[in-house]
Amino acid sequence: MNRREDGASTRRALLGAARKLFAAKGFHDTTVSEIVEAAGASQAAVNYYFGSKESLYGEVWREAFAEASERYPFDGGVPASAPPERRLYGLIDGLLSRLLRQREHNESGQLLLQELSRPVEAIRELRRRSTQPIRELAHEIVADLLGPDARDEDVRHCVTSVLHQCLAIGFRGGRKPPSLGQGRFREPEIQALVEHVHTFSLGGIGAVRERIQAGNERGAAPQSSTGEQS
Amino acid sequence: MNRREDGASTRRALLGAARKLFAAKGFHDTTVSEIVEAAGASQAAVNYYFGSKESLYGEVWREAFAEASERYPFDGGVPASAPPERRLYGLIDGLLSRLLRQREHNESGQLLLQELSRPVEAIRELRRRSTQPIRELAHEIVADLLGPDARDEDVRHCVTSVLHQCLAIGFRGGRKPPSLGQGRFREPEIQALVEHVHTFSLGGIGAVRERIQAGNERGAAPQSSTGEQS
DNA sequence: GAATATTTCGAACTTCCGTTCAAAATGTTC
DNA sequence: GAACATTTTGAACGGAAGTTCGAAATATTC
Repeated sequence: MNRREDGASTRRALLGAARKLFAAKGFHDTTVSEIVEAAGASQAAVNYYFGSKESLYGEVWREAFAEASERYPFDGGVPASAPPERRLYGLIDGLLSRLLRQREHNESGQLLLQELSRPVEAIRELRRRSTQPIRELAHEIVADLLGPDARDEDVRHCVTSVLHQCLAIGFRGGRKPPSLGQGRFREPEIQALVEHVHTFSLGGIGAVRERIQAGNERGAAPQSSTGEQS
Repeated sequence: MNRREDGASTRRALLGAARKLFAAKGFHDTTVSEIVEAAGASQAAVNYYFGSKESLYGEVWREAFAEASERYPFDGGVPASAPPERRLYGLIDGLLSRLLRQREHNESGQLLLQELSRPVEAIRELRRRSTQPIRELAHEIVADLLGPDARDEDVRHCVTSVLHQCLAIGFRGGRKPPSLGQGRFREPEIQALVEHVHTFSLGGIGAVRERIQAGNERGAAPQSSTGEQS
């Protein structure tokens, strides 16, 4: 019972099915059989159109990331001329939106989390190129907030602190096989989370900046201090 | 060439080899063949002594976690009577030490990170019981720092922010196949990281507390504010 | 030291998965 | 509509991994 749908229509079906499955279960836990079944194609279809499962995965990533970057730009729509506090808000909002908002089909967030927990060697470069801009933007904003006296190490630490708060929340919210019941976050919850991460991060960065300035005034760097500057 | 070493000595060899391999490569990427080869036993040894690869994994986890909990207690050695700022330092120090310090053989940190990125269903309960105390302690300390007006949601958000800063750093530091070259963190670096997370978290929690109090004074909860209270 | 229990071994078994391949079905061109 | 190109299929291949099993080797007990 060969149907010969049209031309590249099976290709699209494969891409769509793979996208959903890869996002929900990750590259390794998704089998070619599942993909072709969901796409209504035969076992050999993936290799015919994409050469290998890995190439298909790369194609899926590229497509999903490109679409999501239009809908949820990294800067959250905040112009570079805005004050750094607002830009930080935009960054967090953009990232959390991408990770948490799943209306229509935005799989790039799930794919990102999957890659984070189990990177697929074959798309290393692709992943690097896709995620680099986020880190760079974060670096820029944080450096701005920390002031000129901050060492690069301080900036990097703060960037990690900010970004991984978002990623951690993404992990809690999903990345598991769908229909888990307790499911995703609702809209007001997402709002609250963005507010939280923003407040927390701003406070954290502020504290680091104060510590830097305090250290500078004392001249030498203090050894180890468990004391606080509340 | 059967050797019949002694009695339970092969069992110990298997446990030791499995521990190193599971910690370095995770449950799924470690094969039974690798384990028995490293332990100098035959293919059937794992099933003979532990019934299955999964049971062995559970045994490894139990052992590693118990040992590490003595060396790196969750409270970092800080008594419950200490001020919350110090207790927070102890929590962060204890967790980061467990994750980053790999002298002697402390594999529980690596195992924890592995579980975080790819949980093994078979030890769900065990994992839950092992990690619960950390979360509870963090909850206690953060609630103390936030003051009596904080909602449970605020506390949980802050706990996530604190703990995942530590876990994120752990991820950066390792969990990959060994001999990656750029390797682990050195001692002074670890010190700096503990300081950073402590400062950042204290600042973040402080900011959240201020927001809560500001909200209370205004009576009603504000809708969405991108403004800052620097 | 014979009888019994425990440990060890190697090979085979089972299952799963990605890929390959020749043939069949379906378009396309002239 | 014949020749050619493209798409689709089903079955098989090849490899990997966890487990099983009977037999062999080694202790233990009396």
